Amino acid sequence: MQKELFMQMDNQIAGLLKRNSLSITGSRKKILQLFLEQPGALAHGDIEKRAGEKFDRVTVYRTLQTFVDKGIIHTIPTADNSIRYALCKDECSEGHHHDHHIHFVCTNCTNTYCLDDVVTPEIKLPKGYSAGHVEVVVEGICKNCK
Amino acid sequence: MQKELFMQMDNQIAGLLKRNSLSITGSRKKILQLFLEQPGALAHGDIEKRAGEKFDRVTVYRTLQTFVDKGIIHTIPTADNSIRYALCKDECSEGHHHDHHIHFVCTNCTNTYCLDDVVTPEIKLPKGYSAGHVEVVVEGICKNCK
DNA sequence: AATAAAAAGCAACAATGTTGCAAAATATTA
DNA sequence: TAATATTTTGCAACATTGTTGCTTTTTATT
Repeated sequence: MQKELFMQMDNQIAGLLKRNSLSITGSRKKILQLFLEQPGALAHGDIEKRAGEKFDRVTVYRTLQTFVDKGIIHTIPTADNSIRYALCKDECSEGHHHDHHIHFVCTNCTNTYCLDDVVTPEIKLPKGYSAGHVEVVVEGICKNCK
Repeated sequence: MQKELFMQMDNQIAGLLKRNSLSITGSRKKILQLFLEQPGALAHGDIEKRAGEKFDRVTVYRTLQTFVDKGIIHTIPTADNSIRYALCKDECSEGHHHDHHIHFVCTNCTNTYCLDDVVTPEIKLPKGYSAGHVEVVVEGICKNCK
């Protein structure tokens, strides 16, 4: 039973990789699993720490880059020089992220969450500026820490 | 005449430092001048490059940190692991930034601007989340590049 | 001008990110 | 399924970025 669940997860992950025409490798599976089994965003460092088996740092960098390129994960800007990554919803496709949700950073537990139900507001810009992507990061206390 | 203008600038800078009870030193004056004489935000690297006279890297790090602590400059999060800094308006005070404006990153010239007249919108969060600071970064084409 | 306080510079180090290349793993083809 | 082509990994070496302790220099205070 337990084993079956793992198998299922494994299939889910393999499928995701295949759909993005990526070969199925140990590190890619492990890193995707980390994203799937926890709600928040992960920084490069988190991944190295949590990935029980040790992968080369270079592999982690390259894997994250590949996932971003494929639209599997997206980056979240921070004010502390440590980019965080989070899974994209299915609407994302290669080279075209539809991450119109906002991001929430809990000042207590320091976790970063995608609030998929909260869409970024329209921003009215001064004359002469034209808007592309809008990124909103809210700091505060999350549901769990309240 | 030219010299007088420099003097004036110099006084302005010295005054700003004094008001924040910071001693007046060469590197602080030079770095402040860089911020004053250009509209956008600066990353640590920009400052090292533009500060004709060479300051020790450590001095630049410590100066920026001091300015942030005093509320003279504030940080702008980015998605490329290079924090940018911009001058605060006068309303900022030590340990208490009132930077409720949004930030604009031009994808063409890569400059970052504070749009002081555009205030951050209210964000309605899901139940359980409480909002503190809201950071909005808009990517697009700026006035000058249009 | 003498002294006290603060900042700068230096050296050494730690952490983070990048590149080229050989070995290993994965995918493809027959 | 075995042989081959392709891709990915791990390693080594390096570059960049950020940090800390300490001495010298500069600035402020008396």
